[in-house]
Amino acid sequence: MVKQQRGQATVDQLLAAALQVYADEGQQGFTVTAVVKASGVSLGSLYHHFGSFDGLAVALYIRCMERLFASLADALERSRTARSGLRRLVDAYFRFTREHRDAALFLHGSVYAGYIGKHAQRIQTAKETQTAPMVRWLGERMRRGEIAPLSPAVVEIIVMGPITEAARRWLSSTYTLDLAEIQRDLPDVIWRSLAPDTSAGNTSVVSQSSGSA
Amino acid sequence: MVKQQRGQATVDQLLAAALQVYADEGQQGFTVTAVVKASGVSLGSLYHHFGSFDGLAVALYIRCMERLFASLADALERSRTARSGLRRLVDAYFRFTREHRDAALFLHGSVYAGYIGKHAQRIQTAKETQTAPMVRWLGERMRRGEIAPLSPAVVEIIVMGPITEAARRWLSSTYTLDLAEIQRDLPDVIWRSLAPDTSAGNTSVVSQSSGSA
DNA sequence: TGTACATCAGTGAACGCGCGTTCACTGATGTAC
DNA sequence: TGTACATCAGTGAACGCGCGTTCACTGATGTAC
Repeated sequence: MVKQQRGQATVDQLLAAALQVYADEGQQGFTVTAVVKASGVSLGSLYHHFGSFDGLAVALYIRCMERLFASLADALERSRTARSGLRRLVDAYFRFTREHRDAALFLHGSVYAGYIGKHAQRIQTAKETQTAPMVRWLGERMRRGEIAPLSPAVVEIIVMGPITEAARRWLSSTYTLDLAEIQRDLPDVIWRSLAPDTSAGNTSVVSQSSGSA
Repeated sequence: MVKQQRGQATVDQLLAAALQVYADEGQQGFTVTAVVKASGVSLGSLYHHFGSFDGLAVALYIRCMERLFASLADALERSRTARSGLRRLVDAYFRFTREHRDAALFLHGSVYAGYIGKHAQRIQTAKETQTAPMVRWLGERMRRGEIAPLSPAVVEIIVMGPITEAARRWLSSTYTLDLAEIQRDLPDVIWRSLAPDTSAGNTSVVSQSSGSA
């Protein structure tokens, strides 16, 4: 006897309730008591499956991260050129933010939370596995000269920085941000930073086609 | 009798201790008990000055924000052109992050904390006051055509996004980020997004001088 | 096919601890005359 | 210059509440023979 499927259902109920509680009550309302009450599952059952409340939080974080990265990776895989990949990446990130507001909020809000710091190793490993396809995708385009010769760290920051900043502002509701406008304009603006320099005689293998969506 | 100066000293002691506790113990170790113990000030005194623990947290947040924005605004005021302003802004932000790591951590970590949400109005007002000079500075350069005709929201996101993303990664210690390299390269890369299009006959009032640092 | 058994899943009362807050009080500081 | 008084500043014991966790237990599910 290894596992029972009703266990998975309980786990799902708990994680869904946890996300709900976090969205409704915020960081300081995110407690075992509240999650148990919202889930309808018993306290003992929570501890049976997650060992601790931190354990539940980490599991939820990883699950949300998986879903986000899955849709981002998918967006890239569907794209041939670096430029269209960027456009699709931005679209995918904002679509996720809109359609899974709770998950996006939890991801952004957890960055400096205790449970993340304590299980940093586990999370880091999961993150690397999930971002591997994206790193590979990007590496190929850089090698082909579709992107200006920048360090990978700079590329990551210049791409993800504006995207996450926009999402954060949209989520925080302190700002009133027109996300649709940002979504429309951002890819081209970011692209100006990434595009290889075409003014010099340095066009190498660039611009095979303008196959952007 | 209006106020006593020894009160200010107590307030300073409490805020300094609070920042220390947050840096040392993290978000979940940030409690009244810990702050009182670290400060050497009595519990009653804390409540006399701040009314509540949330009150202390908000005061600390605003104080950190003031200091950050003061050095950013100063960086801009010293710069004539948009391009040199960007360079100095990046330098100032990273210098603050390095020299006031605790304050930077607290600012980044507080974004989704309860005390921010509850006092959003107060904080928003403080923020607007403090960023006003920067907004004005930027507005002038945009009017002069030193910056591509983008919406202010997009400019903010394209500038602050990469900067805060880099700072966040450097602070989180999950990443091993070469901040010096980023600091060196980022301004020019961001500038590629902001620079007005010089290839067309649309050079208007641009490039009065190349007075970058 | 039936029965015994091991393991997984789920329950809820009970625990101690430390959280944020209150309060009655003493001491210090400046003001009024 | 001295004294009475109002207000500010500081103290620490005490409070209730809800936090995360434990535990002894019952029930469900699959496995072995």
